[in-house]
Amino acid sequence: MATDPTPGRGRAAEAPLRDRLRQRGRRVTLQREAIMQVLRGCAGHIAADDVYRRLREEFPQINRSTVYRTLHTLEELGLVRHTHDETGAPRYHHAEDPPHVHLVCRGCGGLTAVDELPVLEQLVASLRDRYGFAADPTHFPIAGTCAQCRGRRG
Amino acid sequence: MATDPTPGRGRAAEAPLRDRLRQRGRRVTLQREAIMQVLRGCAGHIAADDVYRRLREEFPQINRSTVYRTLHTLEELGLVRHTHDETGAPRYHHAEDPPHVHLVCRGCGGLTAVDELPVLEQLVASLRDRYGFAADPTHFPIAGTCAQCRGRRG
DNA sequence: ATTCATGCAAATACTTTGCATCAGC
DNA sequence: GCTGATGCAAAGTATTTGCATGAAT
Repeated sequence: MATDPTPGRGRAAEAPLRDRLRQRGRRVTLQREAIMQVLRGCAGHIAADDVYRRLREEFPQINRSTVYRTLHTLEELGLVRHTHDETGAPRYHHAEDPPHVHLVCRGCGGLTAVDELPVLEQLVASLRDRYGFAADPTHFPIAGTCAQCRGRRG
Repeated sequence: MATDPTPGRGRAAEAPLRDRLRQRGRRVTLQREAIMQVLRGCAGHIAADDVYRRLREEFPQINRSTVYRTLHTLEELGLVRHTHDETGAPRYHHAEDPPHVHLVCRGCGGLTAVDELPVLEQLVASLRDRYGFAADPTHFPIAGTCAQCRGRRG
């Protein structure tokens, strides 16, 4: 497939994939590169199956199971991570995307990305102190009700 | 099915179900009562399918889709709630179970229930102030790494 | 009697797996 | 050439839906 440079994230970003794969004795394949490219090219989070569907457009012979397997592999190598959407379904993203938590409204389904929240640091610190637990609050969204939906009924 | 009184939560707990159903013009059925009984009888959280499997033992003719449908109905009526487990899969519980957050370790899968955490209140307050967002931090677990697993490899 | 709830069966969505072939090293 | 990765097909898991029958009101 064509190695189309992604605007916004340079071509240099491709080296870590190859390096990391080789480091661990895994092979560099077109499919793996293409999958990373999709994740690099999409700002937010994406479902495994959507990675497949997106890829299929310019790479019709790619197989769904390859995409699922590869996402696992890339996650294992620390190049990809996943969080969960409001239904709890997995959503993949590039490991280097800046961390942020999602506020998801149960009323309207609206999503707010929050990238700075001092109290969250305190929460993490508190969990470390009390339970020795190193929390990653970005892995799951925070459910609740947004201002608008609250206004409507309570 | 036999209305077996559940030790630990009295028979009085059954009235709200019937009342609430009637309030909303929904019908009181054995299945609905049995499903509530399962949720009342299980301390923690339970998967929809496990509610079905548990129920089937003493109520063999009950149907899986009835259980799924009924859980949705009961949730709509505010008698049941669901959270998510570490894989993001839904887990049901009685609405009156005392609220708590789960810390779930990615290393060992271990689960810690935390029912008092002042910083969490602050987080909720902060989200309300800044975003007008009424957070329910009990709906999703907090992912991370527990003390033991951190000890093992950083 | 009316109409909602149930049981049944089939369908859906998402994801995983076994196996033969293919390709990176 | 060796071994891991891929494509394919099939299976698996969790959940939902359409429809006729049955039960609650």
